[in-house]
Parts: sequence; structure tokens; C-alpha cells
Amino acid sequence: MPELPEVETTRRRLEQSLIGQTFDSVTVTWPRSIRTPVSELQRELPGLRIEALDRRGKYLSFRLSNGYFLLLHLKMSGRLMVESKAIKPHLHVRTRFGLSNGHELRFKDTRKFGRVYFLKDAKPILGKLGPEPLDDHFTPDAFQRLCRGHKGRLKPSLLNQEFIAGIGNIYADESCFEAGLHPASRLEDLSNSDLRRLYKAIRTILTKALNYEGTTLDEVYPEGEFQNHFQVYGRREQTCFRCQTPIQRIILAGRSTHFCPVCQPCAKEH
DNA sequence: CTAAAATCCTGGTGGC
DNA sequence: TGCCACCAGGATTTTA
Repeated sequence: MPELPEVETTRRRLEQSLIGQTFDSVTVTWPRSIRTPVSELQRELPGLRIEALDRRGKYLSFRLSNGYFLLLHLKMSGRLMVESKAIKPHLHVRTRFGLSNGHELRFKDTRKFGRVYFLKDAKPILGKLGPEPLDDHFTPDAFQRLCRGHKGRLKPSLLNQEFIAGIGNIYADESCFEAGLHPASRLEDLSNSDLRRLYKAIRTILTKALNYEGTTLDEVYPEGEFQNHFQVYGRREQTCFRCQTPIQRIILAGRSTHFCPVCQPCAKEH
């Protein structure tokens, strides 16, 4: 559920306290989340300094002093915090990255979906991702070219990280509403004007969510307050703020999908 | 080729 | 109060 706005908010909040710090230990209580041999991580990470903390899609990327990268994916329930080693870690902290300043970077992950990678080169993972929706290089023209080279339904495409990076279930639904497009529309049925609206909608929604420091649901990642500004997500059977029609919920690509049947007509029908 | 379904996980919820 | 089936969902893997 942490999507681009939540991951970026996490990055911004952690950056100050982590840049320049040096790792001194790694403690793992759920080894399956570590996609590098745990012994290698524990042998190699201590002594390395954090040079930069970046985000690509939903990944956080630590650039280390030996040129290696530590990649973290929060998946469903992951949360990162920096705490003093003296504070007893929460039950659901699965990995603790000890720092030489007496603190720890703690990876709390109730549902155990989160992933940790320690790699010489981040490209094999980050290179597969589609464009960054808020990047300056992501222009309306670039988006149109992207869509014209892709087949499939709108919402599943938005969730496909190789198509476009960083969008998850919440922001896919909110972006479709903002664009006035039915989430099951086929990309090839969208007009150029539909695509321009969609481009603008994606940027508007992600920017707005970022300004609210993301979404807080189920106390999983108490980051921001965008949940107070949902138009459709989680609003099944509540009335549309724009036209008062009840919001519908369907399953698309195996994911619950919320939309207004009046404000978001199917592309073919208009 | 695309697309749907199963998989991994836990905590919370609703039914009885 | 307890038990249990069921749901949420990101990305990968399997099946159709």
C-alpha cells in the first residue's frame, strides 16, 4: 500500500538522519525478506556509509560508500523508522540495520511482504521500472507515446510498474476518477484528449497526495492525511461528491476498484 | 501473446 | 467469548 507518495514521504523524513551515517550491524528476524544471502549482508554492510537516499518507483535506494546499493521495498505493510538501539523494537520489526551513532534503521513489516536487496548494481531491478510520473522528463508527449505502445485495460496498466512506476491501488483509482475515465477502458480506445486528461490527473493526484504526506490507513503507515481527500477509493455505495451517484466497486485485475459510473463512462461510449 | 488466478502473510472483521 | 472463514493488497509465479 505504500505507493509513490508514501515512499517519497518516508525518504524525505529519513534522509536527514541517515545521510553520512555508517552501518555497524544487521539483525534479521525474518530471513525470507532478504533477497541477498543474509550472511553476505551481515559481513559486507558494516563499515559502509550512506552517501545518498533516493527513491525510484516504490523502492528506496541507499547508495553506499563502496558503490553498492541497499534497496528496500515496503510492499503492503512495510514501515521504516530510525530509533535508538536502547528502545525495544516493536514485535513486527523484521530487520534492524545498526548504525554507529547508537541508532538503528528499523524495517517494521507486519505482513512480511517487504523485500531487502544488497546489490553491486541496482539496474537489474530499477532498470525494469517504467517512467517516474513526477519527473520533468515525463511529458504529455512521452505519456502519449507510452500509452500508444501498450495494450490492455487502463487500471491494470497503471498498476504495472514496468509501464509506469509508483502507482498502486489507491492512486490508480483516484487518478481514473480525476481523469473521468472508466478503469476498465482499453488504452487503445482512449482518445488523445483522454490521454492528456489522464496525464494531468496522475500528476495532480500524486502531487496532492505528496503535499498531504501520503495516505494513512489501518495505522500501517501513519504518514499523511490524503485519506481524508479520497473521491472514490474505499467509498463503495457512498455518493459521488461530483454527481451524487453511488460509487461502485468492482474487481479488476484481482484488485478492488472504485469508480463513479456517471463521471467515469467507458471510453468507447463517448 | 495476453490475462486471469494463485501465491505469500497477518490482523481485523463479520457471522454464528 | 470463541471459532472460523474471509478480506485487504504489490509483485511474482503459475495456469489457461
